[in-house]
Amino acid sequence: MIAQVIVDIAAKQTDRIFEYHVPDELQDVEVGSRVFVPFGPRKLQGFVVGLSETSQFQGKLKDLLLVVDEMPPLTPELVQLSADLADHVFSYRISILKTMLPRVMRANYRKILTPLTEKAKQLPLFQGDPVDLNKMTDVKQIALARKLLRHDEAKIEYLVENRAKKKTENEYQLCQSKAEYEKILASVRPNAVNQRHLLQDIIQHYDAYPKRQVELEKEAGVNTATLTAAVKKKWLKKQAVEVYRDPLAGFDEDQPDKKVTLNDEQTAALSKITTAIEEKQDQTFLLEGITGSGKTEVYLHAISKTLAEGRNALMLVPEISLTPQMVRQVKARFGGEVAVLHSGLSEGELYDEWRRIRRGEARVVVGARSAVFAPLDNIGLIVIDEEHESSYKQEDNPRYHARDVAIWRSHYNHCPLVLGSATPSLGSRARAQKGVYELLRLTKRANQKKLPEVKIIDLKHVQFAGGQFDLSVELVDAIKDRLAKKEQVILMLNRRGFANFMLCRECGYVMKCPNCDLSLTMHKDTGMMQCHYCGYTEPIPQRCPQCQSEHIRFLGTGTQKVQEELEELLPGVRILRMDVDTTRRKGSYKKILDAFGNHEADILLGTQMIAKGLDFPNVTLVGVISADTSLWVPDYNSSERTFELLTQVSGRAGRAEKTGEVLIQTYNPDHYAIKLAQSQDYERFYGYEMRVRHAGNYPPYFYTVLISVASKNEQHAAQEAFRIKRRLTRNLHPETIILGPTPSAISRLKNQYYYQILVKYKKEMNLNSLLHQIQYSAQEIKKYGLNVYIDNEPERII
DNA sequence: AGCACGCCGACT
DNA sequence: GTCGGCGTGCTC
Repeated sequence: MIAQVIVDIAAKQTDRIFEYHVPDELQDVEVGSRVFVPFGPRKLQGFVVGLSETSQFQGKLKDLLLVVDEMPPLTPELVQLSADLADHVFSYRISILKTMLPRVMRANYRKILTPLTEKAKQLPLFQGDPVDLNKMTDVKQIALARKLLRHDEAKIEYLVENRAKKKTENEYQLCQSKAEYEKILASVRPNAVNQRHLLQDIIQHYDAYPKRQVELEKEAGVNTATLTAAVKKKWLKKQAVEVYRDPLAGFDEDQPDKKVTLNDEQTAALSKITTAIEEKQDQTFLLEGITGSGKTEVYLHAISKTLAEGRNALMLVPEISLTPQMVRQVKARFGGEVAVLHSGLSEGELYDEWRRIRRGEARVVVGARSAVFAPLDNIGLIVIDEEHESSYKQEDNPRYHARDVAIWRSHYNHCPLVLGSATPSLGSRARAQKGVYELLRLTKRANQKKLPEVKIIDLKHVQFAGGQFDLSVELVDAIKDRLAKKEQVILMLNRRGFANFMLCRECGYVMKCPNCDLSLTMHKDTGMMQCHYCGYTEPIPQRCPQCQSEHIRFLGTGTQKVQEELEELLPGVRILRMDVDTTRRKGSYKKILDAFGNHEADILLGTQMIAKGLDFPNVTLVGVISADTSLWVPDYNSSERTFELLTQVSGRAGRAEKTGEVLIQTYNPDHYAIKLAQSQDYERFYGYEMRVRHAGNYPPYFYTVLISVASKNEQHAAQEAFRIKRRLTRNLHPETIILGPTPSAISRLKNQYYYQILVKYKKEMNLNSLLHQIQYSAQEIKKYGLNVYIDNEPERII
């Protein structure tokens, strides 16, 4: 038998099948198996994507070295998906395969240098032991290693290592009859307390064995030493058993599932979805429901139906909504059949949840973007909640969109896909208009609550509170009012740090990042100026670095500064700040939200991460400090982003009995995105924005591909971009629009200059193969420090 | 990707 | 000679 293997090298030349002979002892290899193979002088990890009987390479074939896992990590579905997706997103197949699996399943490679001669062994380099050449950094040592190799005084050994480790616990088995243990107990000396305890436990709970070490420690009160001794005396037999790391162990308090009856709109939507589940139709539904219309309840009912049909369900949510609140809700309904996949899990926990799914022990999978690759079999329903979220698109390679993958899997599994949102992406809404998706609308709030009242504050004609120009008197008064009523407030400012940039009033100098074309943000708490792209920091200057003047100012307001202003204006106010800076540590996110939920603070002040999914009944006021930050981002979809964000954050107000109020501060009160967010009228926004997109020849009227060229040398990047542009122009349809090359909005990032070309097209037969050719050429110019990135349907073009 | 191989100029 | 640097081609 011959195995067709994709090897673990992400390069165009190796992005194809390599064949290996399957030796007799590895006949259990399957399509989807993870294997170790020899490759040139090296050993690599690879994935089996096919099996055959013959090969053109017969005679030259090497043997597989090892089949790593007892169960192939990839299902045939995922193997096939990897090929289609690699083609679609212009990525290597191995890159796709690797993103499908938990990180721990990526191999470790080692290159071990072993001394052969006595003379070599004495060298200080070795200190008696072989060394890992990959870990060697010293130039002289590397030179020495090369010399030894040339003279056959040392040899290199290549190793592949599997990092995925199963967690085991010790289990103790009995190996004698009850009567014999009684005999033993009688013979043990009376002061051997621990041994007696153990034997008493064995006799009393004879049938409860085998027992885990933790159980024995708790129930019999014995320690490791006693157990080891017992094993030695052949009273017990020890063995390691596999256990799953349980990420939900922290909160498995029994939450009763609230039974909810659906209203007529929900029932109508659900019945369409259930029909598709029953009839195994690969139909995509767009569930457009205003905030509070009970979309989640529709999902949960549909999932129940899927399970009742004997099939499994996959549900994607944005990373940020994977709060314990939400996970608990799903767990309450479906219990132990739920597996959760998200970035908050440790590598080990993720691996265990993933294996539960692969083995068919979980039937409902809830997770963020990458969970769309869950190795779930027999899928009967896929749900994508908040489908407009840009986090469903991966921003680095492979640049896939979870929605596209979900559509692929829905076709493969013959099952419906439900896209849900209060503010669907324009593309999805347009597809529903054309009948590609089926539109299901929920227009009533399930809890009969009124939508919060939204008010716009025009910052051009307003009095500011305090000495700064950030907080209007109206907003501050509204906050005071809530504080007096012991209610809570959420404030959003989409900019972290203290001040946006440092400006010298003498010479006009602005402090910039040495690696990026960006001003440095002042962080008062750490005393540093920081680049928000590359992380570069330096101390806050006292004088202008250029002219030494002391007249320097820090302008542009971030969350830290607003916090300080509020504390000055409202003495004694308790503020929790939530942004990347305060949530970096694991668990801090949950901690802040729990504290706010327990009313340990009056105001939750944060960046856009507070806009989504939070549900605090005591919050009656939401304030947007500046709606303009996202509006003037020079991107074609900035209006859509702003509308979404304002609508989402408005939904945080008045979620329970109390009515909510939303105050939006802006310098652009007449902009349609802001006005329509005020009336929370998605349908009108959709109509208006579609006309804007039509006029500008933008999606969803056109398909788009973004090609970026990056180099340390600006000239080189520009020249290569123009070369690619010529190639595109020569080969594409005259109606296709090719924009650029232009330097990207932030022209330099991490010392790389970026030039980009945007291709907008309606129909283009040659584009796919042309882009693959461009990608191929990109491999050749890589050695000159040029990188070319291709992004199919980019979410951001700046 | 990263390794061997081969060719070339430089140098103890 | 011998060493290191770099371009080229190959990996089942």
